Amino acid sequence: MESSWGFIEDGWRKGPWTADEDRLLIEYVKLHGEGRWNSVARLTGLRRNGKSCRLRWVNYLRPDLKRGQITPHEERIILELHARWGNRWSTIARSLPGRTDNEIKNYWRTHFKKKTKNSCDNFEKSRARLWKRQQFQQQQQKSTSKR
DNA sequence: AAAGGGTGCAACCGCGCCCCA
DNA sequence: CTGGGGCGCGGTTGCACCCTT
Repeated sequence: MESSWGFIEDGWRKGPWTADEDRLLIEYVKLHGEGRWNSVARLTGLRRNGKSCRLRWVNYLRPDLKRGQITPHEERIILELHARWGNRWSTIARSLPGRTDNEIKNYWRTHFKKKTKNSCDNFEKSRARLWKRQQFQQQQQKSTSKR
């Protein structure tokens, strides 16, 4: 019945994670490794679905996360890579050890999104069109080379 | 001091891809 | 070959915490 933030819906908990939930998830990964997220609930009793578990681990609990302020150096990389690839956050994240796609996405949106509203907006749109064309051509190449 | 507005981040959702029975 | 589960990605939301008025 109750579907409000932080409580149970369809048997799954949602909303912010508690310290106890974090402990259960960390314990699970220690024992079974990353992945197989849908078995977390079955094996630990944690009332979270697989998606929620994966997200929590990848974006928050992973021990190799850097945390804290984005450095000027990292910021430069983000700007460069975003100029090249657009919103391909996971691709950008691979060049920034210890940072997640979610973190980078949040950072860029809060710090640079508004600056593209005006003069850069048109540039942004044309870059997007170019990207789509490239994607299309790559798809063509893939499908022709497979046959 | 209290209300209103803005901001940042954690977490959600839908979509689409891949893999396997 | 195909239907469904598992997962990754990108966009979006909602809440807590500012800062202003």
